[in-house]
Amino acid sequence: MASPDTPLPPDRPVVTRFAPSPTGNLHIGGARTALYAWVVAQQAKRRVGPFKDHTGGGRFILRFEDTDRARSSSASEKQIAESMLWLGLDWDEGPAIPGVPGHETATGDRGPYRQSERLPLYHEQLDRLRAAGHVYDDDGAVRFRVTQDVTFVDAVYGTVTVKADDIEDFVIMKRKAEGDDLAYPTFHFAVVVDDALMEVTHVIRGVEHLSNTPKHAALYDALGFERPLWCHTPSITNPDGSKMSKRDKAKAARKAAKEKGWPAPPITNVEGFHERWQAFQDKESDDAGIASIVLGSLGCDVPEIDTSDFKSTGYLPDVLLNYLSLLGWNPGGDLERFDLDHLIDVFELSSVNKANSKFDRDKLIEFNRLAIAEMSPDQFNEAFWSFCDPRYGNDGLEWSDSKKRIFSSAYQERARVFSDPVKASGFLDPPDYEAPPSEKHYDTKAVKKWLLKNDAQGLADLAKARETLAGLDDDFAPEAIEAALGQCVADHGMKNLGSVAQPLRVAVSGAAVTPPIHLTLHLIGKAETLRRIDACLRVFKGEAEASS
RNA sequence: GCCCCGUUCGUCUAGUGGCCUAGGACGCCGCCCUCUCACGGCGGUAACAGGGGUUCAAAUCCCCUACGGGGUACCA
Repeated sequence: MASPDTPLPPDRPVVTRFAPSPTGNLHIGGARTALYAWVVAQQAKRRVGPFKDHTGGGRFILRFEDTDRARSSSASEKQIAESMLWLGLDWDEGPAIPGVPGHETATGDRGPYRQSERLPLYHEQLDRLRAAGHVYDDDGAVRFRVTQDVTFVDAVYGTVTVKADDIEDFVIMKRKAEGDDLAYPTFHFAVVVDDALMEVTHVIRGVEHLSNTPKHAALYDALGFERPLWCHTPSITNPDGSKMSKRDKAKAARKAAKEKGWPAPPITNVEGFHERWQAFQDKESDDAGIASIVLGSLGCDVPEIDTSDFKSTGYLPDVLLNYLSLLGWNPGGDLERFDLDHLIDVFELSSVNKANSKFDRDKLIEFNRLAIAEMSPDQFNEAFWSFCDPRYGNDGLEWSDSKKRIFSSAYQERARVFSDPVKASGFLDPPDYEAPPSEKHYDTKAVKKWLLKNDAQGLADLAKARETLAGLDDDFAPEAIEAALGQCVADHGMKNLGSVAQPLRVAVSGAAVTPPIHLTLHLIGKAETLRRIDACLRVFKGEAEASS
């Protein structure tokens, strides 16, 4: 599989790692990097892929780069871990993460797996560099002296050479802060020491690190460690080429709120909401949490940026991974939709593209739609309702299993993501009986076309359909509704099923779009259906007379 | 500014000197099907950033320009 010019990793058991800094959720770009690193480890385990004859092993490490003490948090560590597990990217070695099942205690003996817990190791290596004359003190910090041009090989970008003059003497140890026993390393020093000591063979990370890699290579050499195979992956951007960042949520929320004239804030029990909302309005913060609440209350979509955003929109993790794997890479043939097993069989780092790619949500959505369509009715029913469960709180939704089943069968082929049916089925919610129905509850165009046109033919047909439905059993079985309506159409010499289905849709949902009419009516229930038809007849009766 | 990296349909990409009148996927457009929406079926639109070389032959190799991304932090 490997092309002849595929650079080889060090000749020892394959070890890859994902090393995020715990300063937020798992960004979708990070998820792809994690995927590639995970896949390479799986390839070694199964002895498939480009390095299969080279080395065995196959360990995937999760490590937290928390040398930025101010911005790192354990809450973020937990979110990242949970997102990775949701995607199915489990790790062989990693730190103890309280509250994350299966990882409450540390696993692996290359730890600790948090940089903040590895300080003595960095100092040990620093002493070696100092003894060899590679570093010097500068204003309390320690700098590494760059003396030679650096050439290194990248699995994706090939051979890169940088002149010594173009690399400054960079800081490897920060000035010791008040209250710390030991000074902290900078990222450059920490990654090198960690990767070397953890015997990492493939350093897979985003291109933003490519320009820093000469520094790392120089450090490896000075420390006398064998260099790993570097694999830098291109960035994933918004369709306009901008970075996908949490700020996109704030932007979307401000835009939506502005268009609606900054409506009163939604009622929530979120802690400190009012202060945060105020700061958000004043553009003093880009609080992603507030942005999501605002967008939700305005009925707008939250731009998905973090892995958890894709989860809450209702994407399937395997589809997300499949799509992500295709951003900057593809297996060569015409096959685009495949599972993780196939990815592991055919993935090749050296055929990853060098150019950034734009995130095409339409294609992801289509892949997800297809995957949903291919599920068995049972699978979809199960998956859809477990997606919904958390949203109904402890009480759950008071629907019978059979009603849930009919709902999911009505929406499976209409769902692109799990949140689609939730949004599309709002009309099922009980109406506000305190406020009498009026014209504003109905879509004007639909009313005109399906009820009032041709001397209110629709209203007349609706009245006939009502009679038919009133004669059915209380359980309002879909099959019975379908048969009765078909009979009604035949008996009255109507054009086709649409003659009653469309007026019924408008009457029970206010608009002209719902799942097949027999399923729709069943879900609403007999009593409620008749009640809505009567209300509709009442509201538009006057207009019908006026126009005739 | 300096350094590194990149540039094929709107988007993701195939392509490693002749198989390219450039293939696939998503989107978009049209027609058919149809109780609405969606699905499905059929058809269509659309790209090698620009300019110089090298070669019998270039999307593929070299140079320049333009544009884009990244680095240049005691952030990662």
